[in-house]
Formats: sequence, structure tokens, C-alpha cells
Amino acid sequence: MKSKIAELIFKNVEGLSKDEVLGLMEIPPKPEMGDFAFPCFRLAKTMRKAPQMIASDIKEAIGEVDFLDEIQVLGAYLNFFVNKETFVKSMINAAMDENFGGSDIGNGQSICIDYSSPNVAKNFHVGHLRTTIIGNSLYKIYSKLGYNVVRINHLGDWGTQFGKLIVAYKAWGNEDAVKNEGVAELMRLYVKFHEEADKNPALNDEARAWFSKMENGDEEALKIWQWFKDISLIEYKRTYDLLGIDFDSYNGESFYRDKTANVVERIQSANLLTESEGAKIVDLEAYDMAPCLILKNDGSSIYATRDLAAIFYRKETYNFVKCLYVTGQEQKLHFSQVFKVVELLGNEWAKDQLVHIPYGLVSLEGAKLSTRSGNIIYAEDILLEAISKIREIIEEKNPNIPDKDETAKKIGVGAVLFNDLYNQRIKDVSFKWEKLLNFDGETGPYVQYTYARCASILRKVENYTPSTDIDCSLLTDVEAIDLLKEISRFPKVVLDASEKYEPSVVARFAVDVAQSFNKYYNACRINVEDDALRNARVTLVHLTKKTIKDALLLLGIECPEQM
RNA sequence: GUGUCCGUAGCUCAGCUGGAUAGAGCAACGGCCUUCUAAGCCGUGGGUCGGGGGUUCGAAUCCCUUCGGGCACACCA
Repeated sequence: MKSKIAELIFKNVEGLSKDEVLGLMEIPPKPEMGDFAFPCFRLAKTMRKAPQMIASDIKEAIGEVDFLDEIQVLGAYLNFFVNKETFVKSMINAAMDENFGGSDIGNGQSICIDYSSPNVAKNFHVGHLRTTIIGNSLYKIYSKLGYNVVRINHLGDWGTQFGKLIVAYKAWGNEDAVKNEGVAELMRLYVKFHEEADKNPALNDEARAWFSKMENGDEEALKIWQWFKDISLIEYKRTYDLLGIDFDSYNGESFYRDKTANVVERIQSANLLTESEGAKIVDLEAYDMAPCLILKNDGSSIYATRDLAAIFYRKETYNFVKCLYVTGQEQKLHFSQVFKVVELLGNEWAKDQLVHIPYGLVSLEGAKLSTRSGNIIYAEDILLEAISKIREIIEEKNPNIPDKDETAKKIGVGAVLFNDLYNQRIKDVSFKWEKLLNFDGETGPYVQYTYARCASILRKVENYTPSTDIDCSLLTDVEAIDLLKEISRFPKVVLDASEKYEPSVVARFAVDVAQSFNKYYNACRINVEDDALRNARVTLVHLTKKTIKDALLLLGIECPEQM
């Protein structure tokens, strides 16, 4: 027990040797404590807070507490005298490193991230924004850690939905409308199909038949399909450009249409394929799961089949150490099934290399998103609206900055991205314009504003060149030390975010740094007369600026120099 | 029904590998621009951590149970 506690204190107090900590433990606690643990945890925490406190403050602070005993006072004193200089110095040295926050733990190994993956011929709405933004951030985070990340947009460009579209297009559509209206017209046809199919279920069979034709290489069907796909991609590209997002591969479901047969064979030769109600399935009852459908009763493939083909293809092509799927939590069962099938085919790596990264459902002002009822907002509209609102604010607050349009774009897009990444991804989100267009407090613009402030100070201070050669003993202000401690968390934050697949960890950190900086900024004049002091203080500004920029880049957000 | 996720301040959420009086932001109210960007800072009010058990010196955190809500449960993806 005692050594465990010593270990804990040791971990939290740099500069103290294990022996010194154990020595501290020898000081008997007050008899009424009954146990070492409580005072020692107090000690550990006090120590963490101690560097910026002067000895008398520590005595005073601890003196107010009933449990005052020598162990705490001694520990706090020790920490203060032993560490203050080295503490500050080491934090500054670390933060000054160009690759601060990064690491080579990835060692060039491949990670595939499957994200965005919109269904072709459908509008790109708020819901798609989440997977796109989260996936992009994970890409940045893993890249920073030294992985070779493959960004895959697994387009939903195959499936019965295209059979439906073809039926609808032939019945109620025309070429000009599709050419002029693009995806909007395709959506109209899709909705129309469902309305009609409710009255006439035979249409569904017709749709399935058309999809079956596609799978069999029917020229007419494929021509229409390709046309619809091209139209959709042009529109998606517009949104991706706004977001500053790109992909390494656009191999969607259709890419695997000639690779599903092989999957079926593999399953069959492993004796896993069984027939049920006319369809071919893999029974997963032994694992408390519903069966995984492999072939429909008309023999055509289904999404699981194509997902399986994609996994094998990616494993062979990229030799990934992880393959991540950023999709809604409603697909959890689907991925559990698919991953299980991969494992049952003799691939032990499926257990820890295939990871579903779910996120919460997006609703609109409390109601479900629904194209049919018109309760929907498109991603592009959100971005453009945010940008235009920001443009107004710039005009009102700071109309003299250069590149107003470019700046508004960075801030507006940043606001949308940040808003989506700030909370844990599993939380359901209710989209509200009011919230999205509020740029005060814990928001992207707040962090960017802090960055612009740093940039502004650095412009004003003459002859500053970043250097670790500063007099650390001058950084005595509580706010300065707090800020430095906050900044020094960055490497742990990036690692933590990667382990949890959670960009929000980085977003929270960015706000924490910004808050600490703004406190520092308000408490300490930075551009002072004294050269040594100014130099020390400006160094913190430089480090803040650098850290905020790096952190926001991990979220896919850019920082304007002025705003 | 089965599985799974969520439940912390009026609202949106941190904190959850157990540790000191549970923290932010928004909204409300009150201060701070003759010095570095007020998209900021400081202060006030506001919490049975859904409820109940259990483990522990100590539980928002771990275990059990219960209530409330979301989602999924084969020929859509």
C-alpha cells in the first residue's frame, strides 16, 4: 500500500526521487487518520498545485484544514524548492519543440478510417456532417502520432436504393429536371417512389429487380446509375471544399461489386453459410446476435457482403493495424455482426483491429431528421449561414482587417466544426441555429479569437525570437504558471484523444488553454519595458499561439491571424 | 420483449482507470475598455450528480437493482 502511494506521488511530482518520497512516507500520520491513503492523496494534489505558491501561502492554505500535519507541509515545501525552476524550465523546453504533442508511436503503420460515406443521390445534411468532421479529426490526430492514415470515403453508391431511383426516374422523371436540379431532383424522385410504393408494394419488387440487373451488368441500368453518381459527387465536393476535407480513396460500395462473390465463397468453404427463408446467412446465435445476412433471396448482395469485401480488400491493400468506421450508433449491431464474421473466418486480428466508432443521433429542433417531411438542413447551408453571420460580425467589430471573406470562412467553418466536436461523440445532438450561431464562450471563434490576440501581441513586440533561453524565475504569476501547466498537457491530450477515438478531448483542451491564456492576458501586462521580463512573458504568448494552432488543426480548423 | 447507449445547475455539457468544499459555457443580474483585439476578464445567484441498495477510511466515478429517454433487432445502408 505504502509503496503504491509513494509511486503515485512520485508520478505527480517531478524532481523528487522515489527515495525522497518514501522518506516522506515515514513521517507518521496523525493517529486519527487510521490510514495512509487520505493524507497522502492530499499531499499529491497539494504538490501538483504547489509550484506557483510561495511557502507561506502553502502553510496558510493547509493550516485551515483540520488534517494539518508535517507530511503535507514538508512535502509542499520540498516540492516548491526542488521543483520550481526545473518545473517551469522543462515545461517550456518541451512546448518549444516543433513536434510538441506529436510522437512517432504510429511508426508509419497504416490506419484506415472509413468516414463521411454519404449515400449517393441523397442530400448531404447535418447528419453526414458528424461522421465527416469526426473522421477528419481522427485522421489528423493519428497522423500527428506518426501513423500513415488512409482516408476512405466508402460511398453508398450501390444497393437497392438505385433500383428504386431508376424505377422512379423512368416513371416520373426526365433528363432536363435531373440536369437542372441535380440531387434535389433525385431526392424528389426517391421520396415520390416511397409514396407510391406505400400504395403499390409491387414497385419494391420492381426496384429490387433493377438492382439485380445492375449487379448483372445491365448496360442501361449502369448508365443511369453512373450518371446519378456523377451528379451527386459534384455536389458533395462543394461541401468538402468548404470544410477543407479530402480523401485518399473514394472506393464506395460499387467498387466491391465484383469482390462479393469471393466473400461468399470464403464463408461457404468455412462452412458458415446457411440458408434461411430463402436468403443466405451466417448464424450468430452462439454469440447472442441476430444472423448476418450475406445474400438476399434473389441472390444479390447486401451491405454486409460489401462491407466484408471491403475489409479483406483493405487488409490486403493497406495492411492496416486498425480500420476505423465512423458511423451512427444505430449501426452498432451491423458492425458487430460483420466483425464477428471476419473473425470466424479465422482472422484473429478482427478482434482488436476493426473498430466501430459510433456517434449520437442528430435531430432537428427536437424532431427526427426527415427528408419526406422537410425537416432537414443541408450541410452546405449551415456552413454558408455561419460564414455570412460571421461576416456581419466582422463588419461590426473589426471592419479594418484584411481578407475579410477568407477570415469569415475560417471562423464560420471553424464554428461549425468546433460545435460538432466539442461534446463526446456518443451524445445525441439536437441541432439549433441559435446555439450554432452564438460565438461566445466555449466555441471555435472564442479559441480563434484568443489565437488572434496572441498574434496581435507578437506583432507588437519588437525583436522577439522564440527561444528557450529565458529567465524562468521571472514567471511568478499564478496565471502564467497555470497557463504553462495547461499547455504542457498537450502531448497527453493527443494520446488520450487517440485512445478514446475522441476529438472532443482535444477541443476541450483548446478551450482550457484559451481560458488560461485570457486570464493571464488580463492579469499580466506582456509588452513591458524590462527586457528580461518581457521576453519571458512573450514566450508564453508564443507557446499559447503555437499550441492553439496545433490543437485546432487536429480538429480541422484553421486560425486567422486577425479577427 | 432482448440488446445497447445516455441520465450531473433553467439549458448545453466537463469530471467517470475511486480522493479535499462537484466544474465550465449559455441564459439572468452586477462590475471592468485614456496601456497589448471587450468575439474578452472579474463577481453574484443557481446542483437530492434520476431513485434505492452494496463495496470502501472515502463513490458523480466501481457493482447490483429500479425508473426515465434514445437507438438497434435479416432481405434499406
